Amino acid sequence: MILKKTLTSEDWIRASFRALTHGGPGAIRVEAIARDLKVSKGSFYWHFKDVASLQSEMLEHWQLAATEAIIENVDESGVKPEEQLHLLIMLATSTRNEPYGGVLAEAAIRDWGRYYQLAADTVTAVDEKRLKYTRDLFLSCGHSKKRATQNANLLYGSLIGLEGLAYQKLVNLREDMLYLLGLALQND
Amino acid sequence: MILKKTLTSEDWIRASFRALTHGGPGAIRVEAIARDLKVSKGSFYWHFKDVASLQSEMLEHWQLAATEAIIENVDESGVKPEEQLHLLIMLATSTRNEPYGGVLAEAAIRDWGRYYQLAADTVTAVDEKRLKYTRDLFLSCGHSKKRATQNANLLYGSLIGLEGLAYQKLVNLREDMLYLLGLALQND
DNA sequence: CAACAACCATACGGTAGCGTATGTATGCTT
DNA sequence: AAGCATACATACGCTACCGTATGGTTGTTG
Repeated sequence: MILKKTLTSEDWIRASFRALTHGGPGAIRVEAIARDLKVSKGSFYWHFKDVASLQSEMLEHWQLAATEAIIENVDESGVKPEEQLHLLIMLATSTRNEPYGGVLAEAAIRDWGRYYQLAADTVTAVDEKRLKYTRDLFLSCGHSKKRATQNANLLYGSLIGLEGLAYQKLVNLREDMLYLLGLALQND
Repeated sequence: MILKKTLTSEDWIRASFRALTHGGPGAIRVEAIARDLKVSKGSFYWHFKDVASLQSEMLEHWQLAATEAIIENVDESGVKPEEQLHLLIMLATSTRNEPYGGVLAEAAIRDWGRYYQLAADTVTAVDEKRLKYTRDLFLSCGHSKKRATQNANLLYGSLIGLEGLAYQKLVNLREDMLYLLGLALQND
């Protein structure tokens, strides 16, 4: 299927994610994306009611992909929790080709949440799920509730912050994350 | 001076930072900010050549304020490096009233850097300076070059990431940062 | 093959912003 | 008091976007 005759709403959503990651939330504009897709905006208003509905569909799709992605792989690895944490970091620090733009889209959506409530709610839901999952892994390592929470917060918070610094070539993401895991797993 | 007759370019810059933190980079619009300042855009084009020059002046002002701010206080504390790191965290995690909007403006500018090269360069310059400063503190604690670098990266990266999570009320910023400092300062 | 639905193009009115041009008021200077 | 610079107001043309209305094209189905 080299030549697709008609577009799907999925095509529009993917193109919108490209726009988002390249130009920020302000780049989600119907006519600009239509030019990118080489169609007219008549197509857009066939598949969507308006821009707001496109945005909400984007967030819905991302929320699903963002929570399913890594957690499944780790769950079914069948190794002990310390190894699962290691695997989690290896997966999270790999430059993967995710459906909606990977780590770049994630950062863009996180930014988006600062000025758009629906994006903020979506990001918070995703963060809560990931934090809880990570915390449970530390609990499985025998850590106390308090320490498991702190370790999970640290691991996830560091990942977010270091991803940005790594994008600027200021740090080595995986190296620093693995170093942190070593610190967190020390039983002093 | 309750009633100021005329505005300065500084007034415009401060108002532009308010717009940036509230509505993102896309909210830096002459006519909107003019309404906020209760003047016409004739005033703007008197003080600035165009929007691009306003943006570059904003970044210039922020870069200065962002590097001077905390480092000075820590340098002149006259305590040992471990205490300086502790002080650094206490200052960085205090909800301070900084000139151009504090931690909110910082996040907004960091986002801005993803879609605007000049902002990206500014953020990188600031990050490099802060990372180097923190690394030197760990070196003063007797850490090796490699470990000092990793600790500094971790501390700063975590700060950035956790600030966002703390804004969503998902973590306790200061508690988690101090916990990390404890881990980093352990001599295993 | 006629009718209908899916999909898209085109054309329109309306809004919001940028930058410029020019007018105007208020001080300061001599 | 006249003149001049400062600091802003107003009005204009231009562009880009949103959403709608309407028409055209293609494929599918009875």
